[in-house]
Amino acid sequence: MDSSHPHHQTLASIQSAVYQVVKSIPLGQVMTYGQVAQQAHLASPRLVGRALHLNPDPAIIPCHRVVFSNGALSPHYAFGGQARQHQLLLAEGVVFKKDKVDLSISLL
DNA sequence: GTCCTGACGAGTA
DNA sequence: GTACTCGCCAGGA
Repeated sequence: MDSSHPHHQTLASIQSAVYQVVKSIPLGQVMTYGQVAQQAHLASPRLVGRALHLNPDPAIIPCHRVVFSNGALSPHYAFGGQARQHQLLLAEGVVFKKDKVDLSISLL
């Protein structure tokens, strides 16, 4: 096969890998987009964002537990917006400093 | 084929 | 601390 050419992953396979990782994040904890990308074997964290935007069921796949590398929340959370994501995390006991998650406490 | 767009991250000034 | 690049890579126009 053409091993010199990088694998072209389908969006479906990316979604599958990302959702599997995100479902493993415990309640009350968070992972960064970069961490999810690494565990899902994706080269770019942006693919994680793409997959999460297409989350078929946020009740099963807790995409609100994925945050920026500095603890900030994406302004593009697709199921109620940034404020909704903040609310969900607070309800789980995630600690915030200012408007960012305190990663020294809640980062998986 | 090219160009632009994203739920990002690391580096630099 | 902020602002600005650049790299990343699948999709869509």
